[in-house]
Amino acid sequence: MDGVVAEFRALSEATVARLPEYLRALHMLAQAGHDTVSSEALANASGVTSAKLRKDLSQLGSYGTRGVGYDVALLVEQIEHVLGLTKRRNVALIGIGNLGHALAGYAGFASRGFRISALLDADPARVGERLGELTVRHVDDLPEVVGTERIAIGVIATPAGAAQEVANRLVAAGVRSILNFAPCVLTVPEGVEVRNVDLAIELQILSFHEHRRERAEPASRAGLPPASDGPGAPRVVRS
Amino acid sequence: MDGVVAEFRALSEATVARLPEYLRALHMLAQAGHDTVSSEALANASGVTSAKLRKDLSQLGSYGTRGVGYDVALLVEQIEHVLGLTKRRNVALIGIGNLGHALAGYAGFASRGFRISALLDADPARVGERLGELTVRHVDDLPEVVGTERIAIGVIATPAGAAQEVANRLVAAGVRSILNFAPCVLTVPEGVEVRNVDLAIELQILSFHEHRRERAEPASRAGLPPASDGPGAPRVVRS
DNA sequence: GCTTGTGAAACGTTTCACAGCC
DNA sequence: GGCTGTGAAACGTTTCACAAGC
Repeated sequence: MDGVVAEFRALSEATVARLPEYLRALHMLAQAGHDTVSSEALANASGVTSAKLRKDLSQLGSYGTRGVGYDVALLVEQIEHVLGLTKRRNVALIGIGNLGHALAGYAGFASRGFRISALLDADPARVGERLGELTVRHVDDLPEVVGTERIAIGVIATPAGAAQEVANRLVAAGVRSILNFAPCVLTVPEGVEVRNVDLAIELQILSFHEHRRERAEPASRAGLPPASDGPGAPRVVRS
Repeated sequence: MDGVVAEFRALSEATVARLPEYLRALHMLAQAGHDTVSSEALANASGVTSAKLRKDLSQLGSYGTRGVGYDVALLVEQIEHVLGLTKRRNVALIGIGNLGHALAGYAGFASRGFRISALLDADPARVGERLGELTVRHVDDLPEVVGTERIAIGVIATPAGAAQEVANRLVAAGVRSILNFAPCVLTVPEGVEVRNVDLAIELQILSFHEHRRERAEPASRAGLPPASDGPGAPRVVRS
């Protein structure tokens, strides 16, 4: 499908985690009509340093042009290839509560080659509910659904108490990629990839920094308007 | 309030990110009736190695007892203190769409000393809507709301196009901690902490690993039941 | 005997600085 | 002249291994 097949040398985990951000920035640049972009410009748009960006892209074996920059369209193609986004990945969402509803309806979810192909829940009262084009099925149907829908990724949005059991069932059905929103640690066999998103943890990390600042500046709180001096250097931290 | 005030030496960012997980595990252990816990046991419950756990806790200046382990209640107290969870932090949620509704109703959000104290949206049609005990206000009221509700943390759940403007307003109103769910890079002044949660990025990272495995095992897909050999070593990856 | 706390080694990531190339 | 690609240095994190202490 694409001429230049990037060697599958080992990409560092840190690099992989940043590729999606580069991709997002590149899509925006493409839409804005840019054909090429310098490492400096792309780095700014992605919230990283240019050196880091160049190191990352060099790992892809990707070739920019010295004196010019990177070809936007080519780079998009390469990153999508490395991330395996050329193939559609089917997603099953388990736990159709508050958060599950939001995830099911989240447009950005579907945008990058992913498709929520199944909704499941353990509560018989929710089974049969229609959400968009999908009907909620019982979690007992998971093995069948994984097969017929060719599910590659399971998203767990159940309460913490149910998450491990759901993970076990996903793994038993052959799913090897899990995105876990339940606030708990999942134990899975070797070879299964789990990523956790925990909202409460993010808040607690922010709380630490708030607390830290309170210590630094003892009691100078009244109505100070801006945090500090103007819009200085960008400060971006990734979860 | 607490006798042993931990010195505020520099905690590494990696350690800070894990403290909330230890806290969660400790709360579960406490509820299960444990008074003390070994680094080995707590590490298992938190999905890390015991050496890492001990290094982390030693940074707190926290004292376990050799030959015995850590006092659960004491450790909870220390971690909560370091994370600044002894004080209630008020949260403003901006963007009451699909995801915003889910976040507003998410119980786990409120569980650890956080309280969603304000809901805001730019759409006049949504202003005035009641959600639980709160009424959605217009985002123009942000400066006032931040003052009266003593908002410490802003959660952005708007579309990407609106996020930077909302961030600017939050910062101008004095908020210095932002949790961003919009799929974009925010630029903020020095001293403002931003954490990003992007669902699409998480899926893309999982996609990479799927793709990687496809390469490793060319075409052996039919109906293989378990991923590999039984429930081996736990494999947990944090976002 | 068992478990913590911690130097030292190993590893991974980021930054620097500049050679190489357009 | 300008920008990429990359060794080398700096930095941060994890793992190892064991001395110290209950």
